[in-house]
Amino acid sequence: MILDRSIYQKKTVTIARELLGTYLVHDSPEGRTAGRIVETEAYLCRNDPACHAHKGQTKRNAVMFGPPGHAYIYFIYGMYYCFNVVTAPEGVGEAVLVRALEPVEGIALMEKRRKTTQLHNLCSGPGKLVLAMGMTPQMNGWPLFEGALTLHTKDSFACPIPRKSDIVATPRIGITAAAELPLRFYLKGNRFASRRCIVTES
DNA sequence: TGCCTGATTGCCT
DNA sequence: GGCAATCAGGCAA
Repeated sequence: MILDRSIYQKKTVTIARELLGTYLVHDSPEGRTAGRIVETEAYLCRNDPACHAHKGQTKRNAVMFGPPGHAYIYFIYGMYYCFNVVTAPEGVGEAVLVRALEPVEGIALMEKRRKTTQLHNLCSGPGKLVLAMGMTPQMNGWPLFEGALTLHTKDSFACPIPRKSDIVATPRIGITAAAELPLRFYLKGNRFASRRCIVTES
């Protein structure tokens, strides 16, 4: 079942936590791939200089200022893309970065796209999961409540539904500004989270 | 295991 | 012109 649009009315940090355990599904011409979200980061409009929208709207971040529940996909480091869920009301500019997925469907297709057969390495990072899921910059701005790229409820596949006590909050990864804010969330002990996440865990 | 670096390009100041 | 919400591989220990 596709996540109801009403979830995107909640606060960005709440959405970052509630997306853990939900499923990202992409129905592509090559086939369906799906993954359970196990790691997210919140990026806020106010008091958060690490957020792309912090300095106001530009051509690059325009989608962040659009209606919530849409995909914000941006290009980084000359060769990778990152996938975000736009949050906050139109005109505000906040988002949740999806950092890692646990593969649940279309694993053979993910392996082909990622050129590796190591299950725990397919989607364990924001750049990796974009490749594994076959997402492209053309999907920037696509809705996530209808169409080929959708978010599904926590009971859509066989994985367990996380409890609140399973969620760990830590500082975000790879940023220099506001590096101390505990706005990264992941499922405790999950081996499909990104590498630096697992290091922190042990 | 873990640190360090090169790759590579568009956007913003 | 500098830098960025990254990743893979090389090297040392």
